[in-house]
Amino acid sequence: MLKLFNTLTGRQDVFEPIEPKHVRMYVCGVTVYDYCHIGHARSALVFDVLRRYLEYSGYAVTFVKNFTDVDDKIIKRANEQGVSCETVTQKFIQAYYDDMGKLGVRQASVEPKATEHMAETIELTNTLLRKGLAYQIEGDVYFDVARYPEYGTLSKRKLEDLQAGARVEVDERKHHPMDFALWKKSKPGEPSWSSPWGPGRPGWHIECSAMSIRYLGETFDIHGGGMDLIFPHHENEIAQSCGATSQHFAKYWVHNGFVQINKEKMSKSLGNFFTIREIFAKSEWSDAITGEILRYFLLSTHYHGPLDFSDQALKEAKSALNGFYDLFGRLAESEDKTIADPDLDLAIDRCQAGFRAAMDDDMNTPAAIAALQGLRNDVNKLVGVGLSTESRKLARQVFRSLGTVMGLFQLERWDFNVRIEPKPADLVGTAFPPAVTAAKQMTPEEIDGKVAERIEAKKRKDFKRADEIRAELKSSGITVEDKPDGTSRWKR
RNA sequence: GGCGCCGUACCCAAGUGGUAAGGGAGCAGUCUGCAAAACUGCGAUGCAGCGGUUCGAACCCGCUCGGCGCCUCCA
Repeated sequence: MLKLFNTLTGRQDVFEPIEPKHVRMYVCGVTVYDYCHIGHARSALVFDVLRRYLEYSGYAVTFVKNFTDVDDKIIKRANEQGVSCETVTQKFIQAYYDDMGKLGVRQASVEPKATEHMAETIELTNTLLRKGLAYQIEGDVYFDVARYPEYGTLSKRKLEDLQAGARVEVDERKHHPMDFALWKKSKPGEPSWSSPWGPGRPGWHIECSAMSIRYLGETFDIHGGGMDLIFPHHENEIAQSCGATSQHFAKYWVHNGFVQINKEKMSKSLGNFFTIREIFAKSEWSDAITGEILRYFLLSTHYHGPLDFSDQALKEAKSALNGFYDLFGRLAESEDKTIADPDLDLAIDRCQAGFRAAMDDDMNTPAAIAALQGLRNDVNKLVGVGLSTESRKLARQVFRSLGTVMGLFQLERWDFNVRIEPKPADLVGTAFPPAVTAAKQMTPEEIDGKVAERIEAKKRKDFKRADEIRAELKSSGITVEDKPDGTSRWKR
């Protein structure tokens, strides 16, 4: 029984979808005017995992995630670079897919763009005008917050409080300082669509109402996004949507916490952000491994709390994953002992129960990871006692299937995918300080040759030569492990 | 001024009334030609501080200290 912290009610609520076995969820995507940073990665990943867990739990999930592709910042960026808004948005939508793809974030069922839903946006605005919840001034249309008594329910704010703290210059024409634009008259050179109020473009909040209603209906299950969207974005979405439809909007509101640098929010203005592509470029590991490290790191803290990004945190995630992949390597070897096979079933049951309980508890990924660590420990012990080849495959399969929910443990081999090509000099030694310079990296074939040579040396009892080879490999970042049967395995 | 979050071992991090998960790092041991991995053991008499409620509190209440976020575009 899944429980989710619901911002709307301020507590954990038992999740019950409106339609049995079908979940409809909407998540606010990104405004495509720049590259995504780790904070965007966290948000995308949190809802990717929620979606995966709902599917794992047997629900069909209709997942809608939008692109905001008309916005002041996009216009500004386009003007700075002397290109069209489409050029900007296309570039960063592609970059989004590249980056999120490397992170293993699955695409949503529908990924609508604001610019492709003008008809719905205009219709919704019209409805709000007709119902007297909005007013028109010189080609602009504003939502009239004073006419919507429930305003502030989500963010637990009162209009009076907001007024007292308002720091922005207030447009004198507005009825109330908190009234927000549904439709903005376009200035010359700006993107523009014809409307009953003249040429213009939608306000920021209305697109999400229009697109969520379009694809999920007037009432749906889950609406998600970063904490910073609670006010004003989501508050305004509720006002517009409920105002227009007179129906409930989203039932559960889920918000993820921020990624921080040294306890401060990662943000453009502070200049303390890392883009996703920057992390991948600086990593000494292959994209597949780097992606898994980032996922492990981002999921090692509960989604609701803050998460501090650092080199050390990434290293710890890497070390923790090494333990799993070391075990997977042992499991890949054949054996016909069956002594511990019955115990394996017990260990698997325990892990699955723990995993499910953790995820049901407001998607507690750190506790879910702890359950997987528990199974790692159990299986390591059982392998020592003796597991059949079939049981070894089963154990690996359990890690793979539970790992699917979090996007972990899907790689065949952890160590064969190390990046060989050299990195640009200015990228070395930052996010992932390389243990070995690119020049000293060896190919798997070269390593296999060295390992074979060392085994020959060992057979001759030439331990001096064997140790030399081991040291040589070590300097290239290769660790050789001798097995009891005289053969060896290696890893990076 | 209003609203809200956080403070758990060297580091990261679960736990929100029943006597401190897990990971990383470290130390010791078993195993090993040596290593690595794995396993075993050690490690917070205490959960920012001070009071209070309770048979019992990291968890509830109050106050204090410290850090942060939102109220303006922001995942």
